[in-house]
Amino acid sequence: MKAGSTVRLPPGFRSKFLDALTPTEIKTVLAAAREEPISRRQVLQRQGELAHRLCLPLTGLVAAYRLVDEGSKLFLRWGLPGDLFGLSALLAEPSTYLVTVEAVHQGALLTWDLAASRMLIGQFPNMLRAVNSLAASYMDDFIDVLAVRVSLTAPQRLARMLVKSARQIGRVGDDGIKLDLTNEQLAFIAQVSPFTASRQLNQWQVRGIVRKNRGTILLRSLPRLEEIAKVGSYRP
Amino acid sequence: MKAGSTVRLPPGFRSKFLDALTPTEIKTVLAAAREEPISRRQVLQRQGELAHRLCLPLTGLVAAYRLVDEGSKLFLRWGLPGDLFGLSALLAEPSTYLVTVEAVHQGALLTWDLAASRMLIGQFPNMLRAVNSLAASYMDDFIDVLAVRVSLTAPQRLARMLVKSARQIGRVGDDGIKLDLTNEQLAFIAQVSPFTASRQLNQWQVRGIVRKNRGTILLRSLPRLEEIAKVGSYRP
DNA sequence: CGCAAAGTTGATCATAGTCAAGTTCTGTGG
DNA sequence: CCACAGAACTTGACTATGATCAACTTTGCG
Repeated sequence: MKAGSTVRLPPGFRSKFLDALTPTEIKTVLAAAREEPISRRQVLQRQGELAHRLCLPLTGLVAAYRLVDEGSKLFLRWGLPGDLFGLSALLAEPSTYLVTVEAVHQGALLTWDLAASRMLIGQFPNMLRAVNSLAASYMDDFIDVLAVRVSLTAPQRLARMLVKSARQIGRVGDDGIKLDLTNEQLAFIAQVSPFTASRQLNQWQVRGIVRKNRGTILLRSLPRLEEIAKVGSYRP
Repeated sequence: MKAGSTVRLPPGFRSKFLDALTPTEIKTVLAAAREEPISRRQVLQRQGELAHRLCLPLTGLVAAYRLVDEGSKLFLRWGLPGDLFGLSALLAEPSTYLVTVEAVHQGALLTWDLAASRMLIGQFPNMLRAVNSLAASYMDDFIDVLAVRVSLTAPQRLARMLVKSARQIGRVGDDGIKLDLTNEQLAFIAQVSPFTASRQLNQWQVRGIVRKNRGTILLRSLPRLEEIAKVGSYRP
């Protein structure tokens, strides 16, 4: 697709970013965008790379993480459709991406290159305000990830990420909320070893709180998970 | 002191924030500031409180941390003279402080209330750019705190914080770099128990890397600490 | 001199990571 | 339709780390 072509927003699409703009602004902003497909595991921006574009996923799921000492990945947050990222591209001086963003599922993406995003940000003070507010909420999120990691036990982190992911990427079924996550992915986002994740999920399955299938987790009782995530350690 | 009175910047004062402004802008910005003293342990902003002012320490030392589950504090970064904080006050919608900031040493502070900071930010696009760039570097810092906490051992974190603090608050002496930190404070910023900090410092003292006095730590060999902070775990 | 803050030391313990050696699942090609 | 490769997951044994607690000593200040 090329800039200027009509961008069709997917049905049910909501974006905190676009919501902060007026209809006229939205029209201009969308007109300046370029749409492109994203495939699974595709890296959309790499931490440390020169920030060269602003991105807005339309469909699919991406993950933002930081690489630590060549190898291990540190999950920071999901990027859902409507979540603007690559904000570093909007800074005055050329700067680098703070985190790596990688597609977890395939989907589609709107992008604005440096010229376009600079132009828009200069033209619409509204957009600048929206972006600053977004940046603040991301910062809050990141600090929270740290707080969670430091102050919660492994089972609590798992429960918490299940609850959080349920809200973000859960599909409501008749017998609970279904998450398309492998043990390994859950372990990754909860900052736990895959073995710990496996053991804990089994225990919860025995207790009837979740049900497991290869690649998916069915949450049968959100309240009980929320309870575990909140207070004192889990009791075996 | 009241707004409009002449603000005297302390000798040797440097500020990334002010450096990004033109002399004329600096003049206007300083004229709109209010100066006030800060005493030890004074809380300058509280996480969750409605952001009502922007702050710039002139002298002294402050610490930014987050409170987790009523009680424990999670250190995020030092605030040195020249470090602007309370950026939440600049957001378009009323919003709350993301972190708590508390004075570690006494000193003095410039503040701008909501009206003043809104006025300045509207008047000087330059200031907005500077603030965004600051926000980005804070965000980077915070993510880094997380990465460090997750991927380094306790002795590595201690070594790292000693090195980092040396650069920020160290006083160069003839026999090394002196830090005014109690064991407890070091433990706090390195996210380690005071006992672990004590034990580790003793070990390093025996090895001649540091020397301890009540309330101060003398770093005798920065390179060796940097080495410890970097690669594999410590060897006893 | 006395008292509180700062620091020490040893014993103990819970957490959760690591590793090895499995089992189960699922999609693919013969 | 079945076999099979490889991914996903399990399970148990082991272990390092570092927190916690209690009891103690040292330091510096008024």
